[in-house]
Amino acid sequence: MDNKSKYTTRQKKELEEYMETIPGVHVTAAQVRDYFRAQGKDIGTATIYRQLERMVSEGLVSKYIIDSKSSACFAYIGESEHVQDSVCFHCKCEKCGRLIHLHCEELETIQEHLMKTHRFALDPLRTVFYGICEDCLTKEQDDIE
Amino acid sequence: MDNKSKYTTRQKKELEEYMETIPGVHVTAAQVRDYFRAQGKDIGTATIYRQLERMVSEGLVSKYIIDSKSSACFAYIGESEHVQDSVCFHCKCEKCGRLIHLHCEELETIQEHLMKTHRFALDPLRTVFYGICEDCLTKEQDDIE
DNA sequence: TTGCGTGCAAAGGTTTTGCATGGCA
DNA sequence: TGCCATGCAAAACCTTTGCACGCAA
Repeated sequence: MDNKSKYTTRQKKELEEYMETIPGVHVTAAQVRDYFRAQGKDIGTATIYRQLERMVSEGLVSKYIIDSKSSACFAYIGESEHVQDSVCFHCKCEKCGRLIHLHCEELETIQEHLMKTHRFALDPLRTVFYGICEDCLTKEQDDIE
Repeated sequence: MDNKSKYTTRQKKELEEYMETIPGVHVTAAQVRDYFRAQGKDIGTATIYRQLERMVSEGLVSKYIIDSKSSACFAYIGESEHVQDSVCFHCKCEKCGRLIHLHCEELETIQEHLMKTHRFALDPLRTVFYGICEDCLTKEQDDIE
């Protein structure tokens, strides 16, 4: 897909509006399709994939791949984060699935480091840090104790 | 699969021996299959998946899922490398799809920072940095000029 | 001999693609 | 009207699974 949206179609509008209502929530393409199906507003699977992928490339949505058995997840992250001086990094908890947004200057130095030392232009909108969040770390400790 | 290996078969032995010879190198199941095929020592695809998955569960091998378009990668990490001092980070080029491995101390400080400041336990095995690699950056510049 | 591991082929599932049609500008 | 977006169905893939057979112990 060419990643440029020239026309405003019913499907594009409804998909964007839906994603905006659930910021930070991760959904699969199938879940999105079923959501609209339940409302009697069917949107073709191919269109859902194409539109979500477009939103990913525009930085409105993040894409997560948890494992090869399950399907990819998408989550709305919003336009406020397009601003250059406030890059947003995303952390995804592997335990509870929570999506954490970080505005952190120190993390921005990673970008510089990767660029200067490794000649790699990091794309923060696409990059997701996987790991375990604070709450789940605490729970793990409780389990051990 | 039950993840317990009771018998030592030709396939299991050859697979383990091969993976041990390429520590840190990422290979797909298909690449492994082709490697053995080229040697005239065919191993069935199912067996390769089953054995690799067993090694993953035993901690001998790591599994990486880069994106939903390409297949999963496996890399031998061995028993000695559970040690912290040789963490491997991954960069994936969004243009050419190349996967770059980085052993970088400065990147390891990210882990510490995320842990100390944000209480997030980064999992370097799962995290992939997306962006544009050196070669593709150069090509982009050429295109503009 | 026992029963685990293998290989084949088929299934299962997600995501992509070709092409005719529909709909926005 | 011109052309992009959609939807359908098929294709393309990767990975898993069922089952009979082979082989290690």
